[in-house]
Amino acid sequence: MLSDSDLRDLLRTHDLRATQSRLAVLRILHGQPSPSSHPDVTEALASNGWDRSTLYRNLTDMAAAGILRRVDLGDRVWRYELANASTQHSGNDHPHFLCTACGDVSCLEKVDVTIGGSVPAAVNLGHVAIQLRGLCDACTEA
Amino acid sequence: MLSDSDLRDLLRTHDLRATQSRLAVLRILHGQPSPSSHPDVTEALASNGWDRSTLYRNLTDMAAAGILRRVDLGDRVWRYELANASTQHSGNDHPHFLCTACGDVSCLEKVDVTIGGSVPAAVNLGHVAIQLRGLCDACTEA
DNA sequence: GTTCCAGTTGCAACAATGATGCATTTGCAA
DNA sequence: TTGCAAATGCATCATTGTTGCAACTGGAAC
Ligand SMILES: [Mn+2]
Ligand SMILES: [Mn+2]
Ligand SMILES: [Zn+2]
Ligand SMILES: [Zn+2]
Repeated sequence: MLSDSDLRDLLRTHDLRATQSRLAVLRILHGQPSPSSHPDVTEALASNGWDRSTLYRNLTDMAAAGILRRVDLGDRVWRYELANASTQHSGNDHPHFLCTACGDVSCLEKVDVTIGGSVPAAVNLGHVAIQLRGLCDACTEA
Repeated sequence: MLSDSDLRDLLRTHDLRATQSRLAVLRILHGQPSPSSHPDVTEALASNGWDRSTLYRNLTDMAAAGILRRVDLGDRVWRYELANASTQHSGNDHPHFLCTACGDVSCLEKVDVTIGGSVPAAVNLGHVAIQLRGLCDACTEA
């Protein structure tokens, strides 16, 4: 659990000013079980009056600084999650699963993917982002 | 190698009319080593004067009919490839690799991906689309 | 070969997400 | 407390995807 002062320190140690909107964005992302998109964050903070371009730059700037991880699940939407902090999911990089029916995202933190065959060298070094898409259990049953 | 008459038959057997623009789209896709996007196809056929919404519907309709396969590589762009015809790549479904630096797409037709751990049931049944993203060999060297 | 109509096209909009230039405001170090 | 680089608010644009509707056409039926 990260306190308000923790979040402030997180920003300062990454050379970013601890502005009100950045703190609000971090509070939203902290504790989310799966990554949130820019539209998600904009809607969540709609009542606060932040401009969507401010929130957009908050997300991209914090991702560029390494505070957030930007993930692309293959549905034309960037999503962001805390990269290292103690949050509801591990700070380590991990694959994600996107349900093609309901859009739900799950973090596959304990999944092991092995890739064999003729692939770019970077893949064999583990420098690869893996995305899985299909039907989630709920949508399979339905 | 598919002849013009082959392409015409391909459309007719799928209950689609063999229109000039559909034939032009199939000619473009046939022989491509990797899937093409709607903007790709629009640009390739720019001199022919086809409207982009016509080409858009050509692609989506032929994908819905099963002539094309629509793939999503995680960069907010739909791409299309021939689904079954004898083309430069196998008609079978296969994972794709997207270079995050140069945008190049490669078809991983001989790659074996094993997934273990706690995943949705559909994944263990092989009902899953797998996308790999990272640096291609050319961009790794550069 | 001609006719006819459902299927298809061209055009004009619109939606969603992402991105940026610039004047004004603010965080924070001095 | 002040000064200024960093950040914001607002306007505006880009890209990709999507749809309504009137006009046109492929091809089956004759
Ligand atoms: Mn995650
Ligand atoms: Mn392919
Ligand atoms: Zn689902
Ligand atoms: Zn590359």
